Amino acid sequence: MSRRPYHHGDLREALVAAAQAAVETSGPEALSLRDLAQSLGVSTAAPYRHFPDRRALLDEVAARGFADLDAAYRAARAGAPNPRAAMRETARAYLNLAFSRPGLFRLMFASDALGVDASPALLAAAGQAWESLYAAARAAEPDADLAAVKRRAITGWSTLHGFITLVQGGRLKGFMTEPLSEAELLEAVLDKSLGEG
Amino acid sequence: MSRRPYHHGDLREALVAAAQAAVETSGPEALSLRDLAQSLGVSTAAPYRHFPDRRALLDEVAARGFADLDAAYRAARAGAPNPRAAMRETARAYLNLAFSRPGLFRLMFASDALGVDASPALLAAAGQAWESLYAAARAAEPDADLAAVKRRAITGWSTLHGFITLVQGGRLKGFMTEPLSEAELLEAVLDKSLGEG
DNA sequence: CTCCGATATAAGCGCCGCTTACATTGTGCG
DNA sequence: CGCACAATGTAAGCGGCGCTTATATCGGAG
Repeated sequence: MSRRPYHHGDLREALVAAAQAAVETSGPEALSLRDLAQSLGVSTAAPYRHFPDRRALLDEVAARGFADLDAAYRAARAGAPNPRAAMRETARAYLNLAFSRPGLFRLMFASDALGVDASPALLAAAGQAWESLYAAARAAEPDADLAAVKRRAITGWSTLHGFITLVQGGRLKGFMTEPLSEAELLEAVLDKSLGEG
Repeated sequence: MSRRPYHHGDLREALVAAAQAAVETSGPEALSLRDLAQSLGVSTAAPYRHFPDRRALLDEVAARGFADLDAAYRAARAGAPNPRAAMRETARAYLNLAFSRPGLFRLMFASDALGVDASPALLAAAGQAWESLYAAARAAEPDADLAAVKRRAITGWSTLHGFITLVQGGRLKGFMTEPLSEAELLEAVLDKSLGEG
């Protein structure tokens, strides 16, 4: 049951890689299976041998994005001197994904068709990333009530995520004026995400 | 230069109304100008006499959404006993729009093509809603530094917005378990949005 | 009443996701 | 070894989309 070269070589993997690149440069909205197929030199029907539909291919790309995010979380924790610093680095890892690969980030968190009915693999990958985040939060406050920690983790994540979303949607254009720069605000958001309450 | 019935009888207004309804029931992604035209009994080319493209019609719907939001903000402030309560009611108005008209909310804040290049009318409407929010925040803390107030307004908005986005994207499904209910979390998010820091 | 500009239409272009019917090819089994 | 078969690929086509062009209709200004 080898998965080696048939006609193309490993079209499935090539599709995912090309889709990943396209998502990161032009966003998930712009991805066209016909384009993709043509750019890989196969017929427009070929992708359907490997993915039931467009959404399934995007789900695979998103799942790999969550795996990357999870890896970044773990690296952040591993490289930090203490649990508190680990939380801050974890937040920075999230910001980094959002701003360095905005198309992928949008796919992962704002997929047009609301990912509620997403594939099990995608849900598992997203769940794994959350577990890493939650574990870091628990380590930072080992003596606190678990519900309180979870509450703080979710509200903190919300703050970070909301800021990113508003900035990337252009909804803060013109409001971050004069005394406030985007960089300064970002630090304030980080503080609030990890902050006191 | 009256704008009364020609062939159809104010197709422009009918288009906006139908688009509004479609956006609220099925989300902005699902809106099709051809569908819309057919459901209004006109040819598929007719809408293009009133809007240069699909995006322009959606922009108009979004702008009206921002006008609604602004009105809700003002009503919240007017009905509150003190500036502090006004802020909380303002936040509830935002939540209310998000959860009672999620399709419209998605159009306003997650429009597929990132609304950076949006029409002036849309930007003006969005700016007006922000100004109302900012004014309420200033009234709640009349003696504070303006930059600090703005910082708090933006981070608070971010918290609220992020939570909504994560919930509506299904990204918190399964994480709000056991000791935490969605309603309870919502209160925590509200607290943090308005909160101490 | 006539003419003009605003409004609507019919037809069509190129693109899309996806399906069906058929061709090719590598692999495992008698 | 050879053959059937499943996995992989193709060509062609369906219906739908946004949008454009050329043409028809209609209401109001002169």
